[in-house]
Amino acid sequence: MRHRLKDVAERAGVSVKTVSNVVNGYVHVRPDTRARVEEAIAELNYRPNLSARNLRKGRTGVIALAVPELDIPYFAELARHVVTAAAELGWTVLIDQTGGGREQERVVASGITEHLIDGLIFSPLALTAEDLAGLDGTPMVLLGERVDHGPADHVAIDNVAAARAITAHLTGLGRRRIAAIGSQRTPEGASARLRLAGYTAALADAGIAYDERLVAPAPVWHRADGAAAMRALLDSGVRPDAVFCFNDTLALGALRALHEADLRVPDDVAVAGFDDIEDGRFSVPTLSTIAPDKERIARLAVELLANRLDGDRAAPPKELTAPYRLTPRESTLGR
Amino acid sequence: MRHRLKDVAERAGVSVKTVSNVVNGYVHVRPDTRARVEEAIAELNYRPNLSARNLRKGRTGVIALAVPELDIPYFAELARHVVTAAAELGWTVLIDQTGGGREQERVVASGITEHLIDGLIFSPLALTAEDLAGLDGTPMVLLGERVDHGPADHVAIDNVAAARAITAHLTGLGRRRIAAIGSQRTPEGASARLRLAGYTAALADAGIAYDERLVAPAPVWHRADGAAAMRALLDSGVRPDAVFCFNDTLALGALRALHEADLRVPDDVAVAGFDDIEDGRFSVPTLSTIAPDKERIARLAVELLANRLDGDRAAPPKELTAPYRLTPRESTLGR
DNA sequence: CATGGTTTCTACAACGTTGTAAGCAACGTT
DNA sequence: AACGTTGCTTACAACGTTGTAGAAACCATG
Repeated sequence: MRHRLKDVAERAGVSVKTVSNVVNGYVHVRPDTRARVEEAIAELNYRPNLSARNLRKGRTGVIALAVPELDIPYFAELARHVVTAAAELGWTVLIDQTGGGREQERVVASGITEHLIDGLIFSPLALTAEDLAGLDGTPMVLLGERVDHGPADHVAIDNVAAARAITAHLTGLGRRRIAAIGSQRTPEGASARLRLAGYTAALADAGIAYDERLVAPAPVWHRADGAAAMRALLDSGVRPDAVFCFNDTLALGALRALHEADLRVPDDVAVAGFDDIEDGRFSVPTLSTIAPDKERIARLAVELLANRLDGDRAAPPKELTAPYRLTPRESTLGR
Repeated sequence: MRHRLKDVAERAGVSVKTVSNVVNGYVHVRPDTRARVEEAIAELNYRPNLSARNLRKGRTGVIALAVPELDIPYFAELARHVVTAAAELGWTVLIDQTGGGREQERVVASGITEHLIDGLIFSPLALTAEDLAGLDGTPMVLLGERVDHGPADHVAIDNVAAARAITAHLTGLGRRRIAAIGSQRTPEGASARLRLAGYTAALADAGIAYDERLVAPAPVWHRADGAAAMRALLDSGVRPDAVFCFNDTLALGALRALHEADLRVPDDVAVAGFDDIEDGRFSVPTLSTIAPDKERIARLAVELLANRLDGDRAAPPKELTAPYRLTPRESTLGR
C-alpha cells in the first residue's frame, strides 16, 4: 500500500535516483522522463519517507516549541503565532509541554528530542544560565525573561519598562496605595523580579514610599493564585486602592476576589494585568494590561532560528527586543 | 561531537549490536558487559538517532493532535491531557493547528505529515464523512461530534443528553423564556445541531413552546460572537430570562453583553455554557456549565490509537462515549 | 570527424539503527 | 564423553533516501 522510490522507478522504467531527482526538482531531467516519473508518482500516490530523508540529510524540518503549560492563555496564543510563522518557512512545529519545573526544562533543553528536531524555541520558567551552559547540540532561541546573558539567542520585551509604564498609569490616576501581586523569591521568578523592579521604579518616580506589605507573592501565576493573593491582601488590612498583577490570569483571579469582597473595580480598587490575553477583553470589567506584540515575538524567534540553522552556529548570541503597548481598559478607568 | 552506536561500541570493546541491546534493555547481556557499555554511553553522552531508529522500525513514536485553534481554551486544555496521556506510552505529541477550515482539515487528514507520525488524534470542525472516506494510511481517532459513522474510531460525550440536561436545569429554575446562542446552519455545525436538539428536547419536556426568535446563530464560537449574539437578542426585544450558550466562550461573551446592558446575572437572566473551561470558574459571576471529562476523553483517544497501532487495523471502528457532569455555579443560582 | 563541453541518467555507498541467524562458551544431563 | 540447552555476543543485511562520481548520449565547434 505504501510505496517507495524503488516502486516508482520500476513503474517509470528509470533509476531510483532519477525519481529522487524529479521529486527534488533537479533541473537536468528530460521533460518526457519527468512526465513519466510524475505519472508513476501520481498513480502510486507516492510520498517520501521522511525518516529516511532525515537520516540521509541530517535535517528533519521540525522545530520544537517548549512552553510551561498550554492552557495558560498567553502560551496558547504565543504558540499559535509561532506555528503560523514557522509554516511560512515550511517547518512543522512540535509543541512540548514542560510543566515549568526546572528538571523537566533541563531535559528539554539538553535535547531529549534530539535528532528529531532541527531547532528549539524555548520559553523557560525555571531554567538558569548554568543549566544552559552545557548545551552543545540543537540551536535554540529563548523567549521571555533574559537568562542573564545565556549562551542562546533571545527575544523578549523590556519587562522593567513595561511594568514601570503600567504602574505609572496607576499612579497617574491618583492612586497611592498600589499593591503588587505575583512576586516570587525562587530562582524561577525572573519575570517576577523584573516586573517588581519596574513597579518599584514607578513608585519612586511618583514619590510614593515602597511598602512591603502591599507586595503579595504568588507561587504560580494562575487565576486561583491571583484570587488567593488578593484575599490575603484584603484580609491583612492594608487597604489598597490599586493592584498591579504580574500577569493577566492573576489579575482575573484578583477581580474575582474583589467581587467576592464587594469591592468595586475600578472605583474602589483599580486593577492592571500583563500579557493582554483574550479573556481580559471580555471580563467584567475589562482588564487594563500591557500588550506584548506576540506576533512579532514569534516571528523574530523563528527568524533567529532560521539564521542559526543556515548560518554561523558559533556566532555570538543575539538579544532582540519586541515592542509592547500600554492598553488601558475599564479596570483602570478614572473616577 | 555527536556520537553513534559505533563510537560507543569501540569504546566499550563490544559490537554495535550489543550496545543496541543495552540501550533497548535486552535481558541477555552480562552485567559487566552492560556496565562497560553504560559507562561508555555516559562518557560519550550518547543519544540514539531517532530518524535512523524510525527508519528501521517503521515507527516514529510521534502522534499528531490536530485541533482547530490552540487559543480556544477548550482545545488547549484537551491538548494538555492528550500530551500527558501519550507521554505515559512514551509518545511525543505533535500539535497541529488546522484553523478549522474544511480544506486545511482535509490536508491534515490525508496525511501531509505521513511517515512522520504513527497516528492522529483529530478534532475536526468542518470535515465531512466523505472527506474521510478516502483515507487509507495513518490510524486516526476522531474527537468531538460524530462524523456520521465515519470510518475511524471516535470518542465523544453524548451532546444531546448533555445539552438537554443543562437546559432542564434552567427550566428547573422556573425560567420560561430560554434563549440559545450558537446555532449554525452550515455543515460544519455538527456540535451546534446536537446541542440544539438537546435544547429543544428539554423545552418539550418542560412543556415550553419552541420560539425561533430565541435562537441566535453564531458563525464561530468565540467570546466576541457570544457578545454580539446576546446584544442582538436583547435588541430584538425578545426578553429572555435565561440563555443556554453552546460553549463557554460564547457564554463569557454573553455575560459581558448582559453586563453592558445593565442586566443582572442570574437575577434578570440566567446563563449556562458548555465545556467547563478554566475561565468560567473565575468569571463574575462564575459560569454554570457542562463539564465533559476531558482527561478521560484524552485517555480513551490515546488508548484507541494504541490498540489500532498494535492490533487489527482493519477492525470495525469503535465509538466510545465519555462521561460529563452538570456543574451549576453562580450564573444560574436560584432567585 | 575529432574535440570538448553539456545534458541526462545510473550504480554505488552511506546515513544510524535493529532483526535475523548463527556462533561460541559454559553448563547440566544422560 | 557426548549431547542438548541456555546465555551471551556478533556479523550481516536491511529500512528508504540522497550525494558522489562517473558513464553515456548529445551538441556545437573547428
